[in-house]
Amino acid sequence: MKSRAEQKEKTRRKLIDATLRLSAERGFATLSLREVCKGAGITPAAFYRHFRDMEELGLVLVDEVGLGLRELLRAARRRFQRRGGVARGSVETFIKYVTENPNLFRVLLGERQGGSNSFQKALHAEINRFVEDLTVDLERESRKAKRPLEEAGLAAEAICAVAFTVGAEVLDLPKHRRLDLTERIINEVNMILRGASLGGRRA
Amino acid sequence: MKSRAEQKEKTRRKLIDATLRLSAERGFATLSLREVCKGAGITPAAFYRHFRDMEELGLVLVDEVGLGLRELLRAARRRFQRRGGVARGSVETFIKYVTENPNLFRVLLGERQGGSNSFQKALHAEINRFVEDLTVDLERESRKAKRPLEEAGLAAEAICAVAFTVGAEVLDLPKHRRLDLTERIINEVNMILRGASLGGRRA
DNA sequence: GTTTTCGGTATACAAGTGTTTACTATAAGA
DNA sequence: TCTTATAGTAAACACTTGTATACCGAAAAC
Repeated sequence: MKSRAEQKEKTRRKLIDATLRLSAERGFATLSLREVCKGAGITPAAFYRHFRDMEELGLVLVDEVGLGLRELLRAARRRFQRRGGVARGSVETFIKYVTENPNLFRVLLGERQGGSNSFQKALHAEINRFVEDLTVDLERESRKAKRPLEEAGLAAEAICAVAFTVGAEVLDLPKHRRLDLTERIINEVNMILRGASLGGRRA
Repeated sequence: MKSRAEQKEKTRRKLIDATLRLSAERGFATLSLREVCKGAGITPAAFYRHFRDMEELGLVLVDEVGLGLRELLRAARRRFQRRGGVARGSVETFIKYVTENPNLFRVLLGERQGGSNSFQKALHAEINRFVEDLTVDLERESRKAKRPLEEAGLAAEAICAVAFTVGAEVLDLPKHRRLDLTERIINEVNMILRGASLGGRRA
């Protein structure tokens, strides 16, 4: 019940969870190593048994949030694809995930700025993966439906921008207003899809 | 030449500029009061002659960036409105401003997260003002052109999301790739405008 | 010309920071 | 069973943090 590796993994998770919890309030960038340790109920020195520094912890966080959400969205799009409402299904899944993992999501959105440190580079890469996923899906579906989507990449980029930007607001909203926001995003996504579906005058 | 008020304003600007400069690298949230003072070449205690704390300084920064950019964009839209390319003119102006005031812009984008502190509230309000401005413009133009825009508000929100999200990338790009990015944003904005211009099946 | 006001410095403080070192308890390996 | 490896603690380090106090010099007010 307390195999060594098992126990280590447990306190590793305590560190990650504490970071998630704390970074929800003040943002990951402002967290101190000691603060996280206190939140996890651990001595500062023990931190180094798990991570080299806060930056390394940050990278793990990015992976965590990225993997989960991306897989979820893929599944959502597959499920809804052949029932018309690609947008509705994906957006609803997205919002659900965001509201269920607010802390994880805050990290993902929080510090995407400045090309400097590796944390932000990882974040950027993660977000780009969403765009690529969506691009592939949009191209596939548009071919199948014989409703050609011009510039699927542009559409995907725009859709992700809207989802992440407007979607972030859901975190600070009382529950009863979340549905409205979801509908708004769905409409905006559909708007982009319409705009993309008939080819613009300038390629 | 050194009237008191005059001199005070001068060091006030030194503080603001130092903050802008420093926050470009690591983000405003991680800046310490002392650090800013060192950057401005003054004593920590002198800081309090100008601002109560870093938060108050932050609010001033938000105002600064918001005012400048908003006015600029208004002018740009007025200028280009009756020449077809609303999108092109506005986006180009926007990108130009961003590349000319990278630090200011980084602050504007950097810490828009978490509804908690007043800094972020101010930032959010500032961005909303962009959306409102654009909404009004879109409605006016669509009425004039007899090409009704349905849900101008949604379109404006989506356009701002795209501009701010994708536009942020320009900061970390070498000069020769900036034009590409600008074109990409223009296309995406036009995409949204097309999607908005013919009324969707679901209102 | 004298006094007042005030933007600035110098200094001190308690508290928090990242990191290192020596040590302990106990699971894993022989 | 004895030894080794290791996840954890405790304590110390040099340093930075925000803030308060006393003070200085010169512009402003009288």
